[in-house]
Amino acid sequence: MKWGARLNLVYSSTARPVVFEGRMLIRLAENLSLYGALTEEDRRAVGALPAAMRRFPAGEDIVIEGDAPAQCRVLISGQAFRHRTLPDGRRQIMSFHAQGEICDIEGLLLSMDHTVTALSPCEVAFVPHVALETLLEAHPNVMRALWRASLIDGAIFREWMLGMGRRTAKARIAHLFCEVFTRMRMAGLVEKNRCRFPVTQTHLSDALGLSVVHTNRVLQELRGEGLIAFRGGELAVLNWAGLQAAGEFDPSYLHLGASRR
Amino acid sequence: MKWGARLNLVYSSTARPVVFEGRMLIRLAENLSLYGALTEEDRRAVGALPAAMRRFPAGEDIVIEGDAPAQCRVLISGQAFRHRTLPDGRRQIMSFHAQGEICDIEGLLLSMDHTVTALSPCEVAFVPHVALETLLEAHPNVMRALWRASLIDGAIFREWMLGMGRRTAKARIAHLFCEVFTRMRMAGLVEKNRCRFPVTQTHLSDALGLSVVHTNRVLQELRGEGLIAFRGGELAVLNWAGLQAAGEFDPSYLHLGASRR
DNA sequence: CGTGAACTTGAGATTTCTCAAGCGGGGTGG
DNA sequence: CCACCCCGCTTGAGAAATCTCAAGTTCACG
Repeated sequence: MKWGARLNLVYSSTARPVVFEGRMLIRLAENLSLYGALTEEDRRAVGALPAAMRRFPAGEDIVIEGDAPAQCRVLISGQAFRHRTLPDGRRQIMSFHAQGEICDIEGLLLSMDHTVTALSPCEVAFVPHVALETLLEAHPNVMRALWRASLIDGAIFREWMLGMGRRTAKARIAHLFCEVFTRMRMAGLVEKNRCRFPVTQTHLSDALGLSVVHTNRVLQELRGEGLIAFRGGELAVLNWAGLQAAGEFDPSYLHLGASRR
Repeated sequence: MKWGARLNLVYSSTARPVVFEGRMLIRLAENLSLYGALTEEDRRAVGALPAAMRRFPAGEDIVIEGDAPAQCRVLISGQAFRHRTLPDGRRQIMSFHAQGEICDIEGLLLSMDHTVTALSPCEVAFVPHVALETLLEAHPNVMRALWRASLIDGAIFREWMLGMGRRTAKARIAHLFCEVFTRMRMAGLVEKNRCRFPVTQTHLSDALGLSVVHTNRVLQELRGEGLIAFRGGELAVLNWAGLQAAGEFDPSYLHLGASRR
């Protein structure tokens, strides 16, 4: 009740947070385990963090540029993306996120310099910063995992920079599909050769720095070459080797292996 | 002697590390203070980290993609840049760094996915990871400052992404100059309206995702409009308001204000 | 059955690139 | 001390990638 009431006040008059017993945050603990070794006790503590839940329909903003949030938002289900949109409408999408990820961890130490928006309907757990702070002090492994996750985010940004600066439209699109597919697989969200990726071609073009028209034509090429199928918010990889080659994709920048220490 | 000998072995047969008494690392402590509140004791501990020093001539690599370093490299003097270069020569520069910064902090938790190269002759202090790790455990403020610095790095990458995806060549160049100038001023490296920025036009184009030819022409425009002078490795801002407007530069993404907590 | 969002297609306009060549200054070997 | 050379800068001109504008199509949904 305590956190729920607080969130209700702080966040929005329309928010109807529901306190629940931390079951959901197991997802966060599992996700963090991918980034650094956690003890059973670390995971238990993460799972037991106080949290209030809120649903966001697709297209709704979860955090807005300029906010100085007092909670971390953990994606329990659904997908979201970060972006910055300039006054005249130009938009750059910076990253895509799936369940288990904290979509505004920067907000713990910085004010938000970008907006996070729901791509599909999302369940989001709000974890008060104070509670997280307390946990981090007692559980340095968790802090280290979060830091490492931030560093990997940075590595992904660098890879996107390389793409936008030095790769053709076709390679960029193929590369993005490879990345999304790989990360979704890591998160256990790939079935057979397909995964949910509910973006429009406009989203794609804004993520890649292209116009919609050009994105559309290149997409047709990729389909025509039998590399992918992409319809109805679902991505199917029909020829992984070919797609990887087209995108010059080398997953090492994702640092999927175990933590260095 | 201990660290010196170790570094000598680990690093390179041509390295001639010299142990010195931590005076230099004051620079690091000062730099970290920009990212998070440190106590006098925190700063003292950072300044007292064991370190071996090595000089790198301009153009020499300081850490190489694929390395799994056992030390952090702190830039004591000089400037460096991170980049990734593809087999066929395409290169993307990811960031520029000045004195006081750790140029391979990722290396503490990840293997290097990019190379760091000296832009001008550099003095680099090598701090063993084990020593830093020990310090971080005892000084959570320092860990928090480093984490926050990583997050700000990420914010800068996002801003570059926005530029490469959605800004014209002219705005991109102007924006980069604004950013460099602002960060150099924060580091106390601006005199009057000028600062050292020893990059060639090739460096600029690789940082911005442009061809050298086009970079050259746009640079002439900026000069022609009286916004900047850029020669001999030195950048002079002649019309800050104009440059800022041309680059759509808003420094909030640099998070120069105090830490949120 | 009407509507709007997302997707497609066509075609001309721009930005930016590539290739090619000339210039200029600093550094090096003779 | 001079000549030469290399790197970085500059310029010209045609080529390519990508963009913008404009309109038509499809499909899910009310």
